[in-house]
Amino acid sequence: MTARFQAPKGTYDLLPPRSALFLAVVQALTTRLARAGYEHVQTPIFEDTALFERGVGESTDVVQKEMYTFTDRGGRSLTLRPEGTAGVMRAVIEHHLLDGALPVKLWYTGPNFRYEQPQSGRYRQHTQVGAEAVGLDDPLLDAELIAVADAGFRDLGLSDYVVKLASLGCGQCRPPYREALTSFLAGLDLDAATRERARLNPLRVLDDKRPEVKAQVAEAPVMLDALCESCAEHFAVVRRALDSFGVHYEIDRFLVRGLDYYTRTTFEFVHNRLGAQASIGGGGRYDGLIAELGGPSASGVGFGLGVDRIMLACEAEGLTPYQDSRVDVFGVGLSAAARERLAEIVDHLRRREMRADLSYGDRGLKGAMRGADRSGAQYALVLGDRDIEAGVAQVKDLQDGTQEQVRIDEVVEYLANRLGAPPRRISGGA
RNA sequence: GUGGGCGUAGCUCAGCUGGCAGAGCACCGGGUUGUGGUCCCGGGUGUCGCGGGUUCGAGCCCCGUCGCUCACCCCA
Repeated sequence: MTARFQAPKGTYDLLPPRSALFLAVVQALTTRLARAGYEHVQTPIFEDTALFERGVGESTDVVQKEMYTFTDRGGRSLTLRPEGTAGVMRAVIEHHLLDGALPVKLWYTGPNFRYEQPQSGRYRQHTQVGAEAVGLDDPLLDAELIAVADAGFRDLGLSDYVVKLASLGCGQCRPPYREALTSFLAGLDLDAATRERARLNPLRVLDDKRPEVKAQVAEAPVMLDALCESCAEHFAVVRRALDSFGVHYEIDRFLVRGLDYYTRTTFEFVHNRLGAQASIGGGGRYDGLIAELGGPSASGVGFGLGVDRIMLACEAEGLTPYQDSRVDVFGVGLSAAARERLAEIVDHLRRREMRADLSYGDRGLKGAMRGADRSGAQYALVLGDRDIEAGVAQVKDLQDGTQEQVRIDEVVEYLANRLGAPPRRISGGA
């Protein structure tokens, strides 16, 4: 029984009942986004390789060594998207959305692909729920996105996480700061790989987790102390807004994001029980990205929330909103003829918006009843040849074991009344 | 890409110094030919990840390989 094939390295199959958690996570987050006026957008799962090289940044690890790039039969270099923002920005530019009402507020969800060494919470294919608010640099949008993600997490029942916040400055104040940081780093005792990183993006050295690096970097100059007046004001508004929303956050002087395009506000949601890959979401503002991709000079702010890690976070906090029952009514037929009749009744029940299933195949009464039990149904609908002859069905309440005889031509209405059609909704809630 | 740990039934795992592959749960059947869960009885469902090697004999030892896992790097 050894499987000849297995899921590719770094990927996994999402099976029931856990798959219900996936849907619950996506639904919780996207519901909050829709409520805040964000509309759904879908872009291709692969794009021109050059889009990601320009959009994500040549110096990033993602572009340098993690992209799934291939040449199609037409000789085009394409890449499975490693993140969501670049593709959405491409679509925004291509369809001139910035010529309309601003800001453009969009959300999206789907898989991203990165060729990484798998680890807890890190996969080669992972799903994100993302959102972008484009066309304005209003700091209230930054705060809105953080608040929306936070609210979505709370809706899921999550609480053991922190919101980290920082500002990376802009084209005015970042270059001089970067100079200062570079000269500071030059005076440290760092290994070759880290020196190279410092050359590509000195900010990222601040994020190093190794104690020997952390200690040396503790006294490094901090961007937040070097913000220009307009960036400082922008950041102050974000903070005031979050305060007024009641969103708790902590300022992280060394918060750095891995993608090159971030400016000004950056934020990250870090869960406390996830091990090394603890970031369940992150994002920030990008001022140069749209122009970099050939669009107008416009600002945007967005986030990516990691569905896989959010699921792990839910499980770490004991939140498993698995559906407890698949259906409300389960048909148990004692003969082939009875099963045919039941299939018809079940079809009617479904048309009346009841959740119904039946025992397929010749399993015998005991097996069929066991199927009814496992389905979690409230009622079993038992039908045998004797019943058909008498024009009745047996409706058994699987909770208390009581059973009633109901005329077949009245059984749909009977169950609709008992269940209160349309019946309870599939909430997926805990 | 680098380093540590681990691959035995559907799942969680035991298996001594190399000597007939096991347990619990799950699953299937029966006890009950028209009634589930609890209970009782019965059933092992297996390429011991894969490929070589050593040996009379390998789940166990050696080499390789694939995968999982944890950490670095990086990130959701």
